[in-house]
Amino acid sequence: MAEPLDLSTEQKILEAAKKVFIQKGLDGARLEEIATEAGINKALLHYYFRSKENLFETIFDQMIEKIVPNFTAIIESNKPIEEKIELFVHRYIDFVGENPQIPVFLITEVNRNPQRMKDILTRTKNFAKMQEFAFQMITEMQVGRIKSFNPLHLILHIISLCVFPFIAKPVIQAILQIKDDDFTIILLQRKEEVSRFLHEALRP
Amino acid sequence: MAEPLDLSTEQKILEAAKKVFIQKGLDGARLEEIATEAGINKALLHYYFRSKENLFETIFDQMIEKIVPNFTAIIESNKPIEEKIELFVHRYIDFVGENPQIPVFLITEVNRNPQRMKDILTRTKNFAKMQEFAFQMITEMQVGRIKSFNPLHLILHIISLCVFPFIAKPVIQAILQIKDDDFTIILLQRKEEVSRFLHEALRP
DNA sequence: GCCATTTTTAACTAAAAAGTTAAAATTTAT
DNA sequence: ATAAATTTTAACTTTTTAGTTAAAAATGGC
Repeated sequence: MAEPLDLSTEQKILEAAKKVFIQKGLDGARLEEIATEAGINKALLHYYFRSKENLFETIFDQMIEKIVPNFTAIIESNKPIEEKIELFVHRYIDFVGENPQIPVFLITEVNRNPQRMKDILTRTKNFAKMQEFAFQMITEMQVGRIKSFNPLHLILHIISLCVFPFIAKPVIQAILQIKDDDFTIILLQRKEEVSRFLHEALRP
Repeated sequence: MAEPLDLSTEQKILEAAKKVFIQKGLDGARLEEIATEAGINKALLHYYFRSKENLFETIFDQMIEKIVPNFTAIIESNKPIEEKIELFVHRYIDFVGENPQIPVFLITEVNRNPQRMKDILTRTKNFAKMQEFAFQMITEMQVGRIKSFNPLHLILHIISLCVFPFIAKPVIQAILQIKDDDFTIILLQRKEEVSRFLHEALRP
């Protein structure tokens, strides 16, 4: 009798599925392609995961659980707000730079089915504690350490500056007629550019 | 003999197709659904447009041609850079607020097929003249009217701040547990919030 | 009323994809 | 070695969808 099966095959399937789902989306992905990408066949895919939907949910859940800690770790640390923001910017742009397709994927699929995201967050009970972050902002604004802004909007500003250029890469490239290599260089500069821009905006 | 056919039917189909393509994407959209949405049947769809791809391209092209003028009009006007930026922010957030699904749609489909975007821009020869905008930025930075930044990154900052929260709406809502109505209010505030934030960052 | 055009009806075909299965072959642990 | 687990092979069924068609019906201008 077996219980653990072979983890490495399951892993190969998950890697392949992730790649194909990210590239093609839930609707565009083909089980054949996932199987080929994993170096196996459709029958074995069925042996491990029973359906496309099942496979997709596994991938989606894993992705969410990989992202959330990026937020919480920094927010919960004991540092002044400007340092937290800079840390956040650096870590977040690093993460997005290493996984540039994840945000597009998430936004596309969550737009298509918002319930899925809500379900996962309720299931894992793994919320980013943004309220604490906002409270700290308000406190430091009142003391005059940073300029006063609506904290919720400030959070939106920060995330926007970090993520958007990665998401809109092909659109921006087409409009501005920038080649692949040049755009990669620009994206690498963003950590410093965004940090400095936020610093200037926040100086009291 | 006929030439003009009935414009209103063609229009009904285009409206329906736009709605369904935006909601479901190219892969997820069903011709049946588009026909039903337009209040007609599949055969008539085939009578007007010959294929799904053909219909999609028509929609896509129209969308691009609706967006581009938003950029060019402001950029080509004769105003100091800070005013242009404020105008841009206002008009752009207005546009995205009225058409909140267009950016997600574009980003999704262009990511899936970057060539399409390039083709259309070459075909329509309707480029946004961002270079002029960047040159004006540099000039005013040197004169000391606004703080110095890398102009390309500044453009990315501006677009990011305007568009991202609309694109990521369902993701952000799920993470921050904000209800639909509350988030709509937040988005309405962004015109002023982004304007002020940019003003603070740019003050010399 | 007649004609051209538009629209519906009601099929159908062809293709693609998901899901399923049984049996054989292979691998692995004991 | 052998028994259990994994993997392949090679089908097959079912479902879904795009694309097509022909004929009838409805519409609208002249």
